[in-house]
Amino acid sequence: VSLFKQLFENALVVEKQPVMSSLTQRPLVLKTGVRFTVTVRFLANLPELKCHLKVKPVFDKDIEEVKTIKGFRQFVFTKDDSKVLDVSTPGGGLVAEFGHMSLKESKARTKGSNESPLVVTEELHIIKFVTDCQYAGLECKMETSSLPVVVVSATSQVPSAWASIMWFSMLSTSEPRNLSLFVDPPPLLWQQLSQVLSWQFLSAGHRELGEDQLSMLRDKIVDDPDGLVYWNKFSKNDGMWTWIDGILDLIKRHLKDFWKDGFIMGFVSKAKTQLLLKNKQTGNFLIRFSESYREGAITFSWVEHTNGETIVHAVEPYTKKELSAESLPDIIDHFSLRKTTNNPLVYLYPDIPRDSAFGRYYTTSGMSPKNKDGYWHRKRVNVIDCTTPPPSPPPKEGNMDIEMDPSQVKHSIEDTMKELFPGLQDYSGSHLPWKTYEDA
Amino acid sequence: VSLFKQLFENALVVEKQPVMSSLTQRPLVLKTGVRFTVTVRFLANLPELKCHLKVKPVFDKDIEEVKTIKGFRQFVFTKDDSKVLDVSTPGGGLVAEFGHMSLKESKARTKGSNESPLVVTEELHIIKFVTDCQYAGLECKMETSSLPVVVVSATSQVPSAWASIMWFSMLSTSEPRNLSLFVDPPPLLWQQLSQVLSWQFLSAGHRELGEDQLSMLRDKIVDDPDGLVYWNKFSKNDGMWTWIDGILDLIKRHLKDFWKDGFIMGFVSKAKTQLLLKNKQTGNFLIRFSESYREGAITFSWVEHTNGETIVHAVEPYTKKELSAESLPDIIDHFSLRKTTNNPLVYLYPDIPRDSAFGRYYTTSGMSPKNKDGYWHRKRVNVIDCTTPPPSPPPKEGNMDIEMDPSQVKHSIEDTMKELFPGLQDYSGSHLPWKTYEDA
DNA sequence: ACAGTTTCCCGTAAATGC
DNA sequence: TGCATTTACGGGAAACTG
Repeated sequence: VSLFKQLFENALVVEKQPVMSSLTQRPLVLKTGVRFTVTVRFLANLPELKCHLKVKPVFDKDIEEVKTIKGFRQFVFTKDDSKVLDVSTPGGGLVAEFGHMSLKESKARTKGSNESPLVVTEELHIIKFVTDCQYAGLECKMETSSLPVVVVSATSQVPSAWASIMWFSMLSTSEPRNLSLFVDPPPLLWQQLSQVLSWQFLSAGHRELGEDQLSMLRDKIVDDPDGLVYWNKFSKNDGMWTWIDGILDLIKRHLKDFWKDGFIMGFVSKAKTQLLLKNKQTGNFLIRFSESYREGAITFSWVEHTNGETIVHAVEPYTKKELSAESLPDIIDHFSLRKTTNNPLVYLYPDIPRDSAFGRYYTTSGMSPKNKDGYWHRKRVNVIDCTTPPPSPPPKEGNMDIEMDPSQVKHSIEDTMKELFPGLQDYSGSHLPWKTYEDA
Repeated sequence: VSLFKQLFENALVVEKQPVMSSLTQRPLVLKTGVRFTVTVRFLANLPELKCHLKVKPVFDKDIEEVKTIKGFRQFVFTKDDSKVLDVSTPGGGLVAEFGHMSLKESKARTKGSNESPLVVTEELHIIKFVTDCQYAGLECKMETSSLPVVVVSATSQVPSAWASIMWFSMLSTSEPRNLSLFVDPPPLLWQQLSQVLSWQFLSAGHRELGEDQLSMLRDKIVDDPDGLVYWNKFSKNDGMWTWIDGILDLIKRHLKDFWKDGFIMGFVSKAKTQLLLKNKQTGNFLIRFSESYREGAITFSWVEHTNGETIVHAVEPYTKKELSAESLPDIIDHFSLRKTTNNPLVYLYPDIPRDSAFGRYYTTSGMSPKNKDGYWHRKRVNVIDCTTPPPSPPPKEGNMDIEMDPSQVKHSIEDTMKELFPGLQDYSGSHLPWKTYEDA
């Protein structure tokens, strides 16, 4: 349930009179056939109402503006569709937990299913909870609504769905809710997008993007004089988001610590890399994301001064597959030219002895050469067939902790996030609202 | 459907009068909730019967001898349970294909579900197809039965299930069908078991086990003076089968070609390895399966003569995970001692230059050192921290094909298999009846 | 033919049951 | 509580469907 279990809490809102309207809920991606949980909370603590409130979930209630879109899909709940009585809980307030909800597409899409103007990950749906309360002679209908939800059928669609939810959220700060947003998606200011992208990195790796990194990304996606970013360029086939999402995935799975430490420069162009390295001494290297590998990959570039010539080398990028076999620090530690003992990576830019940055992460140093069964332990050394004379060996000098530029997290970020996501309450660094699916 | 799609063909058999009884069907492992297909064939070509035969599948019909076993599970068909009319086909004969069958456990196990005498993979079930034929005033009931089937709920149970099916089949050559076999499983002669094991390797890697290999296995499992093998020792927790199945898996996924070539000695004890290598020149090595890694792993041992002393080294075994990152030939090619260029693996036992055996499989030799984007290609070199002086470098001398002992396949195997599996007809080397689940 | 979408299912992890 | 068994579901790939 990992992906969808996150409960989003809803306040019950008296129809037309939102007396209690603190929606505390997250944007969400739901997958058909996969269980998710929703908790509905009645904000006022009126114990007298206990057992008098019956809540029922309804999918896409009263959103006719969207249901007329050609090919718009319809879904029904397959489990826990039944109403559930409210119960009082220790925390105070009346709560109902729908713990086994799951969606199934009901055929009969809106007619004209060919030439749909939206791809499925651009369809925004709504889950409402309605209650009909009769108490003390009074009768009132209440309902509360989720923020828009994207329904997908395969995990591979999640990144696109996420892009939609980000775009929607950013536009919702200025405009009223518009579920048919993507029929004609408005552009966004780079200023807005960059902030949200930065948060993704905060969420995935506990460190935002810096000015230089953002400026490199800006150069890649903004070609509008007013600094506007267009949906198609961001999200469509080979848009920037596919690439960034792959990198976020890489960070979350394999690079969390080094990213947090700030050792990964990441978004640097090749030209900038040359510029930075060419004046440093031989063996200086920096770590950057591949711009050509669409699935997200990381590589390092190092400088070599030889025969009065300066060369900046780069190794073939490492992907998810390789990083799961060996961690980046180990890869760097074991890196070698042509089966010699010479590792050209001597100083992490700028001038940090390699082992100072990575030594603490090495898994193979100090290991006994044989294991208990008498087998030799082996290391995988990544060598390249470079025939230039190798530079001098790196200084192995223990694991002194060098403080790079400490975390740049602006603490105002929390406030800004709350502005965008009114209901968000439990920001805590490890429970960010973005990309919370699949938190290892 | 890969795992269960294999259709097994059944002949309709007149009850009590098996006029047409050529059952052509394979033993099978079925997984709950996963589709499988069954084709039922009426052997006699009587076109007049067309459209008069309605066939219905029934699970565990008339096997009361088993249903009284405590905790015995019951299953029902969830799809295609409906009867299907027979139709004539080009091949001749009347055929019905049940193309979307799937099983679901029906609660209410046989009472006393605690202390079941059988684990689920020891439960043998039967699928029968019944037909009630009224034609030209005659009425006759016909039915045909599958060979026993084991029903599992997770892929991890398949190896155990397979063990049961092998054991059942081997015993069925002498005894009548006994579905409660595993309540008190009889032992088997090593002679029988060894043959079946050998076939597994033929099926997985197109090469049987040799005499020496079998004898090593025999030593591991037979401690009975009469050469009997006991079910518990073969199949239970850390029985031999878990280990062998892991190795079969390794072969099927990563070692098919080298196994077929006979370059993998595989089943050799450490003592035997010492014996074989100690008189060969430094750098001789042989490839064997790890005896201690339960999940299936492969390693190599090599001999070194130094200072008048003879040492046989062994490297930490390689598992599925490592082999999927790098092939065994590449691992061997890139193997090195302490980041020098010296690969101690020089001759494959006995005296075959390394590259003669493996050169043709190397994926990184002759590769341009840089790829089209200007990145250096890298090799993963497996080095060990051995400080003894390295032996002389290996002879790289092209890919001449050395013929080792050509395939030892006895061609009588097909006959013997037919004896064990009466209905088996399409033996073809690539469609063996064993371990046919998950043929890549 | 093809691209977008869904289904299928292995393999692993987590949950469940006894 | 531990172990045997089932359920859950990510991820990759095949199958579907207009």
